[in-house]
Amino acid sequence: MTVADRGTTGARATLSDVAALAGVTPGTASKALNGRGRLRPETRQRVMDAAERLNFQPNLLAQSLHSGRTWTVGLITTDGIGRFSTPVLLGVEDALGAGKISVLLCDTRGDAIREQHHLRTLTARRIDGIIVTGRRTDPRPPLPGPLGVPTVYAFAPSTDPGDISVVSDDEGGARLAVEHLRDTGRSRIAHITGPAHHAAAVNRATHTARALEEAGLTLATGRAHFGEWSEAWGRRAVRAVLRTAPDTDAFFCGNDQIARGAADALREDGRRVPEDIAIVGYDNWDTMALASRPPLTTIDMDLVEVGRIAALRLLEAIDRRPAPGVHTVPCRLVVREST
Amino acid sequence: MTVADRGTTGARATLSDVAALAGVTPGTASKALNGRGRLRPETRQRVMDAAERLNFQPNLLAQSLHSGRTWTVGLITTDGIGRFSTPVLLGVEDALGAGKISVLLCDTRGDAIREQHHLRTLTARRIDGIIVTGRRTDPRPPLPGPLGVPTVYAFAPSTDPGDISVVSDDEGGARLAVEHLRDTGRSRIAHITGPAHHAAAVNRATHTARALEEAGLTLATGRAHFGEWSEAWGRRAVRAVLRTAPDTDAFFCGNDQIARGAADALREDGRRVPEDIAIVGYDNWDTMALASRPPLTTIDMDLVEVGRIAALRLLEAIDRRPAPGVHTVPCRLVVREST
DNA sequence: ATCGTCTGGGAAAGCGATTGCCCGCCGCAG
DNA sequence: CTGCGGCGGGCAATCGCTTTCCCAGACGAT
Repeated sequence: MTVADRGTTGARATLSDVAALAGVTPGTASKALNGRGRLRPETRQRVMDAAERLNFQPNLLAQSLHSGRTWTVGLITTDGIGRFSTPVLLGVEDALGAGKISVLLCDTRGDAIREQHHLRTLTARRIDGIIVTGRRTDPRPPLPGPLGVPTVYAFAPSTDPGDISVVSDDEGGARLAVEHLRDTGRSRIAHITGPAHHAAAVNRATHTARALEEAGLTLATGRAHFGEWSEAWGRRAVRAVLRTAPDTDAFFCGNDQIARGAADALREDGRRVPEDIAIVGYDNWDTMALASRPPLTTIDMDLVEVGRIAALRLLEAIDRRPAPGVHTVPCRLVVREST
Repeated sequence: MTVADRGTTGARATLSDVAALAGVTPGTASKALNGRGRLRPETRQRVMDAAERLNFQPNLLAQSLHSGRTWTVGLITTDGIGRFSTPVLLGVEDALGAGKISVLLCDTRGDAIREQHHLRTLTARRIDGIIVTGRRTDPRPPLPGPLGVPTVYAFAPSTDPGDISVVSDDEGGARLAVEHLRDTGRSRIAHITGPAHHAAAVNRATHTARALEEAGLTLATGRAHFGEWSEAWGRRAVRAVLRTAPDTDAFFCGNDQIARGAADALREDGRRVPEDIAIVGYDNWDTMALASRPPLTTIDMDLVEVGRIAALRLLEAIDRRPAPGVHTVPCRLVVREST
């Protein structure tokens, strides 16, 4: 096989091969391809033609070794790759992939040992930055050790306010729901949500109560109902609430599963949604929100955007212009037939 | 800052730093750390202590440049990161992460241009191999061009039989379902499933019919019912089937959404599941199978295992021992209350 | 004819690690 | 006292690319 064949066979041509074919030295070839140095236009063209013929692709490893930048970021997820980390990941990939940056995926399965392991391999690879995401919105302890690598926490913020975190705006989401229900004429609103030890549940409940208060209203049952993030809980809670406050005219639910359960229970009990009672969910999880009868009006956290913003903040930090603190991404109200 | 401080500050120590601290040359230090060459034990120890003190981590880029192996594989998904590619991905990550191999994530969003783009950056990084996965089980055209990189197709096989593919055993899954229904005393079994232009739907339907035939039975309505992968279709189909074949005593559904729809429709129409009619789903998608009333007996494709096997096959191929052809991974029957 | 100025491109030193080869020194035998 | 083998470790090439520095020749000006 001659050097000239490499391009077509999959064997990789090096810069030296290109240079040889163009009749220059590797240094000159490098300049030609990168638009640096002072070269006669025809020389430059000759090199580019040679590169084309050999299907030359610069070895990114060699470039990185020299420049210190790898154009790689690590994405650490603490929960397998769940319903929440997936869109975040897509947003990250979208924002970074547009440049020449690639994403290394690391799943820690919530295990600190694994996290350590991945952290070591990531730093051995001299990655440019790290994005950490999780399954819940609860703040998490920052990555251990002075790793000297720019880091951004997405979805689940770091407990250290000096770190960079990007989260969804729970307060805004709750307000969006309450305002929408008021706009559609509801005033006796109940709130059922997940476990009281989940930040997402507590935050949304708190801000729901506050938003109602500011509008001169109170929760239909006087309090939020904490339980599980499940349809079964949604069904049970709806019935419990209606026993206590039969005139309830709307349910704002902490997620779409609860909301779907609520919708099912109401239908089975002969209540019409939304005519008698309106329902608003949270998450805009399509397989729940769309499959529900009726389809759910719900709050979309826009996690893709959370991922995108996290990626942008990371790029800034890599560029030595970090913006510490917690950045929030607004939610969107998605109106469907349940209101 | 002195060299001795680097370990604690995040600045990276190089092999030369370690060597200097240990009073040897870089070459010797390398041998000491890698257990090669002939060295006095105390020298070796001195180097290791120095490495420890400086928190030395070999630069993987430099190693790769030299060895030609990057310990990196690309994972190309054609569908965002959906319900099916996620477990595959986890299996891959699990099998590879155990070694020192990392996974570069590339989402093509089903776009050929993006695929090309990712392919170029992957080869520029001199990755060791590629795993391709998709959202559907339909065979897909192989990656374009002679890329000279070992490649394995997972879940969605390549149309080229010379490629390495790892898929779930649709035939086995269908047989498992039929056998289970027969074992529990059902004999008038209907099959409702997804679109007729999906390989998964057609394959499962074909093998369901065949398995019944071998047992001397036929489909309750004489044919499989193709529609959509949705709950709504499940509800509609159940009612249509029961109008045609009122004595149907079991539904085998092409996925869990259809099965859940079936369960809902039966309950709403006053039929008892499983007493009157049994239901078997497909996918073991927990949010559907567990939330259904009653929880669904279903076929689990064990996609994590598909991912793991794909990773192992890739390692073999990287090791120049490729095993071309389509490898199938058996399904598991998960029994719950719907049968 | 001599000098200074550009222009185009070569030479070589890295980046950080690995590895084959070679060499100095030791102890031992002849 | 000389020669030889082995042990311990240094030297330098290499992977592929970038970048600084420098030099040879062309050219215009004096």
